[in-house]
Amino acid sequence: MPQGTRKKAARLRSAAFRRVRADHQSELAEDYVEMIADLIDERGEARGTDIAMRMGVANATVVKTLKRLQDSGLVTQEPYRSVFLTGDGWKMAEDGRRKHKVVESFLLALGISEQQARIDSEGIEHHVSEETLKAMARFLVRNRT
Amino acid sequence: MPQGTRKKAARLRSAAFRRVRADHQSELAEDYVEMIADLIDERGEARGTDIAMRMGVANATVVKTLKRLQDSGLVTQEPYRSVFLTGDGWKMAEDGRRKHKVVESFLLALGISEQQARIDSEGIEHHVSEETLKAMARFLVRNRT
DNA sequence: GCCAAAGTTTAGCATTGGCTAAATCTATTG
DNA sequence: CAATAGATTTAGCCAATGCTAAACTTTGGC
Repeated sequence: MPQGTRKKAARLRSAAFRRVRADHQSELAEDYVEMIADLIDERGEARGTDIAMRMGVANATVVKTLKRLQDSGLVTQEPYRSVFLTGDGWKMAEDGRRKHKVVESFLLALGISEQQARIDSEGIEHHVSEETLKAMARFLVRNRT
Repeated sequence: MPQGTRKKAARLRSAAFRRVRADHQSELAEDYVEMIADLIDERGEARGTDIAMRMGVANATVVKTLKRLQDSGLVTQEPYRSVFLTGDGWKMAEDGRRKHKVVESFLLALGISEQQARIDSEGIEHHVSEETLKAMARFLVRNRT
């Protein structure tokens, strides 16, 4: 092995892990805004309790997380009122929905059961690059009925 | 909508998020043992510095994480010595490698570039169920050259 | 309009997974 | 065999994400 090749390999490899860690940071935010968008569309408002219920976490956890999302400029809220998305929040929600739809449809097209496709796509959607998304979309077009 | 349907829907949905959170907990452990296995195979031993390098984290972080992995019974270590895997550790490493290989090959078969396939598979491998893995393997067999 | 139920917030705690800086140990080399 | 370079550990910090229990606010029924 020529000099320096090992270190370069390590650097390339570590980039993947760095990326995964970065993804995890935005992951929760994306899940929240996507869910808030869904709730607003379905029921006209997003309440803490409903978010807690759907996320499967305690109420207090939602409060804390929403505070962070507010600091990040993704949501707005008044005390004891339901939550709203900012422009950025909506943008992120739309993006998440788009990815989610592609990944889930792709898994279904691959023959995965509905239930498992829902579960897996929830985990996968945050780790697919645009390149992979495009490839999935291409696959869907080619295999459309 | 009939009574109780909403709550049931919420319960089903939250299951996906619970699963993702559970995956995240084991994710780091899997990455570490997989990498330790690689280092042992490649160089005969797994040293803290090399792990830190490849993971892209600080040395002290590796020490702390290895302590947790030891508590979980995945690795063994003596002070100032390199790390070894327990039986459980090897099992987890093998399982990770298997998943990793399938996902990465699958992405490549889908037409993703090598670099992106490496990055994406690192994130995705921890979120694919056995069902999805099987479907990916099936796809690979069908599309083998 | 009051009271109870439902929803929200606060307080306080634990764990995970990062970091830097300083201390300590090991191994190499002169 | 002593000095030094390299590796490891310790100490102490921080942020994120979870929890429960208790306090407070809003709302809906009577």
